[in-house]
Amino acid sequence: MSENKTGPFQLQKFWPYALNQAAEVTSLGFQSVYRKKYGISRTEWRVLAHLGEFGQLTAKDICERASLHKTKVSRAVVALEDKRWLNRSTSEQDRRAEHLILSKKGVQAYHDLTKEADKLNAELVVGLSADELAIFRKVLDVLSRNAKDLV
Amino acid sequence: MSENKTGPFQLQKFWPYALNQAAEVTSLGFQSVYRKKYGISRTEWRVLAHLGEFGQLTAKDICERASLHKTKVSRAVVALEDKRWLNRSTSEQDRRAEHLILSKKGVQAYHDLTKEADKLNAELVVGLSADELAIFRKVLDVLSRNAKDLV
DNA sequence: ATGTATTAGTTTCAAATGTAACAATTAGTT
DNA sequence: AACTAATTGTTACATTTGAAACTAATACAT
Repeated sequence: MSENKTGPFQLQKFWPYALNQAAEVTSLGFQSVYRKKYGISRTEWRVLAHLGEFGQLTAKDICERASLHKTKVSRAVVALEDKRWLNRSTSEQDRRAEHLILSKKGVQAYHDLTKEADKLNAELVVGLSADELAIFRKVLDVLSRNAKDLV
Repeated sequence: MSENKTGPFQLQKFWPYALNQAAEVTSLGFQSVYRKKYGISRTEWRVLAHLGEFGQLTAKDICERASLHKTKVSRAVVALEDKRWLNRSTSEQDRRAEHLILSKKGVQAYHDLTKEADKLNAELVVGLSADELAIFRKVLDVLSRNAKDLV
């Protein structure tokens, strides 16, 4: 009896909160890297990372893949263009859309930052086994999937 | 040979990004609950949750426990006070500090929202075993700890 | 073909946020 | 005791953000 008692609510055991806290603290270190080295924002880093990884994309592609608001992407693209890190060209098939592609300078920054990211990533997982990380990844995906299904 | 190749950078395997994405999507559902039911912000919910769980706290306590900026907390406290959800009283020991404590209405909202939070939390973990969740929790803590040590 | 509805991306405006300056109080130094 | 430094919380200002309005182009309907 009394098996299904939930007990008092604990914020630390509320996954959205726990994930936000972990996301915040793990992001701080890398944030200071791209801010200090290149003076870019988190959104600009994410746009850079998507273009670096996937090549030519439209702003809409980036919005969908990164779950970023279109005004955020729009402004980040302007900022990266001002830095001469990317080039735009209106699509022939659909003249509303613009193809975005990194310039040589953009690719250089991408390579430099991803090198830092890999280093940080390695430091974060110190003390964790491959098995633990595999399960972690799986749980992360299931939580995300369940959350999406709820909406 | 070629054992330690990192391979090309993948944003999805960069933990800070993966955690941010998961945190964002898992927070959406609950966000719409406290917004629609009570018209409060995420920071107000967090302040409410801390006071509900730990009882009397100062603004500074909340800043530290929740890793929230002091201006955010200051404004959230004003908002919750306007709603008559909490009472302030200047500390006798240190007249700069204020003791914050939930009112009856505040406690009611806290109970209602934590009930919703428990429900959501249960829906998020559908399909996951207790073992998997235990490992997930451990990895989350190690990642956070490693991140803090890096700063 | 013409009119209506959608869509890609930008801009405007109001709200939210963080930095820095601030007032009030306490702690520490001499 | 008097002076300086540090701390709690608020406020002012500049930046960032997102919702909604907007432009230009495409898709769809009749």
